[in-house]
Amino acid sequence: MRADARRNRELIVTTAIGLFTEAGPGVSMEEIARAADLGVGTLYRHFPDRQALLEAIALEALDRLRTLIRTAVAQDVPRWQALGRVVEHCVEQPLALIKSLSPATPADPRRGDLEREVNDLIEQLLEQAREEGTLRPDIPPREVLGLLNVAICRPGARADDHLITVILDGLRR
Amino acid sequence: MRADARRNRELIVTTAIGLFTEAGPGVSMEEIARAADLGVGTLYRHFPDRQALLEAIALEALDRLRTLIRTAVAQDVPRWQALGRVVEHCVEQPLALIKSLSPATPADPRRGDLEREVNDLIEQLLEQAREEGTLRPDIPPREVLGLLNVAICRPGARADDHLITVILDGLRR
Amino acid sequence: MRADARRNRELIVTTAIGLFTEAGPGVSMEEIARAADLGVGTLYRHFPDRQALLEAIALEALDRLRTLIRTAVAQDVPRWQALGRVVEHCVEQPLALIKSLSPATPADPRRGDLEREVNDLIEQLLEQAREEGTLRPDIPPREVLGLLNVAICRPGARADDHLITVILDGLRR
Amino acid sequence: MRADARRNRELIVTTAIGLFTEAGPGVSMEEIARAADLGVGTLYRHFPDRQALLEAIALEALDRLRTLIRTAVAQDVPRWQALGRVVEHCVEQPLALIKSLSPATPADPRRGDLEREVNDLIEQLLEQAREEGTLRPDIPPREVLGLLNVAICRPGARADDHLITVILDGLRR
DNA sequence: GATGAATGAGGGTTCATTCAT
DNA sequence: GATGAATGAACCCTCATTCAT
Repeated sequence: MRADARRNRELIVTTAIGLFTEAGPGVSMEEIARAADLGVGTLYRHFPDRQALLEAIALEALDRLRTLIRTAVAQDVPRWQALGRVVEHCVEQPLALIKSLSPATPADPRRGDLEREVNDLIEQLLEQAREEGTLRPDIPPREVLGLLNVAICRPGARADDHLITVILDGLRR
Repeated sequence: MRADARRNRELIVTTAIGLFTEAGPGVSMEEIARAADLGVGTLYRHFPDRQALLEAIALEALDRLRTLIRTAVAQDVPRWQALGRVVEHCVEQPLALIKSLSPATPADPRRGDLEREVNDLIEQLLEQAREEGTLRPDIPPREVLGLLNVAICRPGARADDHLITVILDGLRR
Repeated sequence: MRADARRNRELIVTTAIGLFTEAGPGVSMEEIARAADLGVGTLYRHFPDRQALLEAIALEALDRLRTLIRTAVAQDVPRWQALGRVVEHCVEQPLALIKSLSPATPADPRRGDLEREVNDLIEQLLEQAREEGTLRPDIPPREVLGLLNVAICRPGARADDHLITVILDGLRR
Repeated sequence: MRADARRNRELIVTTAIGLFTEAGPGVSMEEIARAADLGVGTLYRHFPDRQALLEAIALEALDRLRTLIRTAVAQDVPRWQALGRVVEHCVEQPLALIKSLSPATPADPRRGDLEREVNDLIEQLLEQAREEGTLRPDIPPREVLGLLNVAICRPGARADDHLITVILDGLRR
């Protein structure tokens, strides 16, 4: 792939993430193209249709998420603190997009893989936190994930958000 | 306003709430009209544009919410329990619509009034709960409202939801 | 169906037939709408998509064709003469459209029926002509149909066309 | 012109003829380029626009046609038989393209020349056939050409086609 | 000279909204 | 007052054509 093409591809994804974050999922392809200072045709050369662009955004977000969790899991700190860091970093990412934009059934197989991997990493962390005795045991890991998701993937979420404080406190044994 | 006109108006709002709840915010005016067994023209006679219908839905939801909170506030039970009941009842209402559909700036002045009234009622309840010593004091009432909002106004929320449990636990002193 | 709607529906079909006849199958929906002095939306209210309009045109053409053949078949004249009349009348119809526009597989079941009926009528006429001894017997009826089709359904066909004379002469015993 | 450039030019024309024959006139420039294993840019270097490519295809077809007729005319056989051979060979060529693709007004002057030359050759042959007494005299040569064109330039034409038999029989005195 | 990325006008289609019946 | 037909701006997408690499 040519250098300028790669640059444009990334420019499109970045621009699209920005617009979706600002203006919601109703943003048109035309607007994305204009914001990236490109023609619509260029968008469609990189992503055969709107769905494909959303898919790419989801992949990008999941990839960032994975890196983030891996780092946290690998740190030599109490698990509860590691969990806190994951959450903190998450809200700085445009993860809201994963939920709001991506379709239920991943067309790209890589997405399924990434989702599974991210889930596994998180569940591993949660399991460790439970063994450590800091996470309340009466809520299944899969649900904890959902809770954090809600806290994080919501317009206007910020790391010092009270909702996040409250949820973390509520999750503590 | 004639009796049948009022009936049609209510039919439209109810039908629209149903459709939006089932099928998300993308439902078209035509679909709403068809589901209510009316012509689009009739719909537009009652609501000059789509915005106005959404506004009406928000008003309806806020009105139900007000009734609900008033009842809870008036009951002779510990404040924490009253708060729990408000939350429980809320999730049984299609309140998700208030957030997802209504625009930031209320066009109808009655909506501003209702929102203020609902807020006041809730804050009053929260204040009492704090005095009672059951609500943690480090989070301002306005924010508590926001938290509950998130917990409640989210696709798939149910009264026995873990997120709600966790948030309520997290809010407890 | 309201009177004005029916009128518009017919106007659209007529206009479309005219444009397709003049300018070939590349005519856009926009152009058809403009030529009929209507908005595109109106086209799409009457015909859910381009295919449906083409289908309707094919139906219209087949219907005219059927009437025409029935009349000829019923006349008390030698079969060869009846056949000549069918051909003459055909070229005055926009039948070229049936071939050039309609898709291979008829979506509307009525179209299949009409096609079968028209074919049966023609084959009946051909059979009679053969018994009469005027039609050469070495070409199967189905093919005769094809031949006439080619002669008729071709841009610029006219009743006094030499191609038609030649084909009819060539078909004569 | 360099040898490889000439080769590419011919490759493009051949590929395009193949694709148009298989898939109709809707084939895109991109598809043609890909099928020829070239970039679109290369295609456009040889043909400034789509029209020019079609023109080149027409020229190619006319050229093949000329050779073919010349051979037939030069043969020492009855003129009627020579005519039959021309027709037979024609249907083995992708001549359908000449009609369906090429515009009414030839942009390239060479095309006008070729067309005139081909016409002259055919008319000469027809004139001889008429003198020989095998061709019916009541149809002007120019029209005979048209008739044969229709018979030949039609999707699915084959040498042993009944339409061709019928037309030849119809043309015989 | 070859390549394929970028461009943008144009095509099919939808849907909020207006207006004749 | 109810109805649903008409309207046209806006959306997604394609493809002939241009131009940077």
